[in-house]
Amino acid sequence: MTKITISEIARRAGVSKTAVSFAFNYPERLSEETLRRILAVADEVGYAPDPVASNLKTRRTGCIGVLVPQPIPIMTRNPYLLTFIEGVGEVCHESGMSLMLVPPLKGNLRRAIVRAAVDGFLTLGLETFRGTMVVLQQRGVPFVMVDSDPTSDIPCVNIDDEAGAYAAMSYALRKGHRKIAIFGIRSGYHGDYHKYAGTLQRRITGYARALAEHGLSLEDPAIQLHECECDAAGGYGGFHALWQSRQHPTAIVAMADVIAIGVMQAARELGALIPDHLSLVGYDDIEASQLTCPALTTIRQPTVEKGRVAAQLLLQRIEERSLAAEHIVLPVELVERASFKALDAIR
Amino acid sequence: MTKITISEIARRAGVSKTAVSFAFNYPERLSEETLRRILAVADEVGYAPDPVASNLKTRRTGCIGVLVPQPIPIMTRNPYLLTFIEGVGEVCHESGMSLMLVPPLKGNLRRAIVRAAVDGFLTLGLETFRGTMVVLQQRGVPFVMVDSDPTSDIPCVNIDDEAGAYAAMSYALRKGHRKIAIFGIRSGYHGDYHKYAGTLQRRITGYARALAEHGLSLEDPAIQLHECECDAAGGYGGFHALWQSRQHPTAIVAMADVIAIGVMQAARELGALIPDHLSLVGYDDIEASQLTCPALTTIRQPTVEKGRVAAQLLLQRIEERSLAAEHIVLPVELVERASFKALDAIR
DNA sequence: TTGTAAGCGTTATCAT
DNA sequence: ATGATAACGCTTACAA
Repeated sequence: MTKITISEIARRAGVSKTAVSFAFNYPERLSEETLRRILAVADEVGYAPDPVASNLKTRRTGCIGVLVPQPIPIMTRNPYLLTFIEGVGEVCHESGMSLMLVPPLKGNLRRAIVRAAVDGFLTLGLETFRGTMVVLQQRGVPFVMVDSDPTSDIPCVNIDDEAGAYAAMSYALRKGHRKIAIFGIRSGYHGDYHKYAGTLQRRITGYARALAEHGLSLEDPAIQLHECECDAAGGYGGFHALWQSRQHPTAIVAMADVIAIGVMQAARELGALIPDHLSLVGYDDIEASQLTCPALTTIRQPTVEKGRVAAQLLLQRIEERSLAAEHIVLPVELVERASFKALDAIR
Repeated sequence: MTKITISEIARRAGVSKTAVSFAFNYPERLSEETLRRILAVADEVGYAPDPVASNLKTRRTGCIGVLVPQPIPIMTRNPYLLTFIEGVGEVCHESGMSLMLVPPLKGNLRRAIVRAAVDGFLTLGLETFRGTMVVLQQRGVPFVMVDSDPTSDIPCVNIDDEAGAYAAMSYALRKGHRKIAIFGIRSGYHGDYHKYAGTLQRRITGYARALAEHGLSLEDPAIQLHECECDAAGGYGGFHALWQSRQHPTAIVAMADVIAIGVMQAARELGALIPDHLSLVGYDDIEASQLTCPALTTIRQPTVEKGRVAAQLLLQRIEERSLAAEHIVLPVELVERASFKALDAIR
């Protein structure tokens, strides 16, 4: 059974290809009689225009790509991303677009970019100095960066990472803690934070600023930075490693709630009571953070809004309604819950 | 600036279009010298083959579509789906495919199906008697159904819904509960469970079977069925409504963990202590269910595996390695945690 | 209101 | 090893 095409429908209905095309795209241009006949034939044989051919001709796919830096099965382990996609999805829903997840193809993001049939990209945590930026420019479709370093010509949506990190660390210090472990997101630089860029860099800067205000620094032996995979297993493994060492911090500042949740699970197993033996503050405020015991103190970021804003910006570019390279920074906020206690409330 | 095409590269490199195409698709067929020159020119001007044109010619998109029955921003409110996608993502990752979320287009799933440029679909919770099935058949790409009623010619992946529901209800009854509320997933039939199909129907059957073994039925006034939206807000709102009425059940059997989590939040607000005043059992075993206080007793389904199996089946069909309409049923298992207590342990 | 015909940018067949 | 040329299935000026 060979594929039925527009020509076949035209032949059977005794009209031209144009008429058949009109029947699907501009039905009002056809006489009722003709329209009805064409649709009847199409319906009978189950014809619908081939979307790929249509995409080629119209130069539109009706799909936006979300460029995720990691394979899908890894990315899905951080619910933060699902929430981001919720925001993107709102805009897709309103504008009738669909959404494609574009992970690296055989470890290669570039191949994925050139092969993805989309009208534009949203990039997540892309490091701007990498070649990926260039590939995206060459690819010729608009894109909006999220969680990156803003550049002059590309729209960019961020949260105030530095302020959030400052708020978390400053809170820990004000509560009297001086032995603090930072559970960071794996960077690829093995803890060499001087090489950080983008989100990680801004957060480290925020931590450092808060520490400096208390006469401390990231180099201080009482302040430890542990990088871990950005999922619960990462925090879980990281805490196991930490607790085996001699150095027990009194507080942990995590760069992601999923990591903090992994820490909680490990802490429970190892008999470290939160918040009595150990205080914990996360970052993101994912839904699950309200559910943990104790509920997780964290830095809330407006994740849905971030997705919505980024998608709107992208859509404007796709529809050429705007070419402005806006740089948007969304606010964050400390949410006090039960996982963090003042040091002197314990001693 | 006009778009650069393969012809332009061919002209600049002084070769034919064929050679340029080979440079990207079969580099080994070209002499080193020619290959190098073509790639150099392409690199210089930032050319890469247009994916849509390539898709049209090869009749392949390298993308599989996940047909979600609801708009993306609604679907994302159930983490179960993210976990399912994790499984699908594993297969995508191995096979170099990407993944497209295909929600209804302007409320219309049919339009979404005919417009999506994908090599195949995974359908989620599709009701087989609906026209959607026919549209999918006509669309001409393979598809695999998940959480539906198996039909003779289409591969289908399910969990043992009936056994899971039976296990949950039977557990509640064995624990001595007789006033039980079922928090079901919104069906579109306003609680008229005789009209249920697919997953919902099988679950209701399981509940009914357990009830029957204890001389009860779904018609019994002590057994109430409440349908709610399948997210935390649904369970939250549903419990508020329930608790206002005179009829306070001693146990709640929920069809989804997200619903159960919403119930927990509402119960806390209304002073109904779980499990002392009220026992609760969910369905799915999402990650968050280990985190709640108390941890949620639930029916675990192998969600990641479900995604993986379904995607593998689809891939086999896409690559024409198999045409078998396999019907796979994955097992479920009761996970006892802290949210459920025997009635006499309380009284 | 409908038809003719020229692309869209590739890949694939068949030559040379 | 490379080139000419015909598809792939559709949309869209322009013409009638």
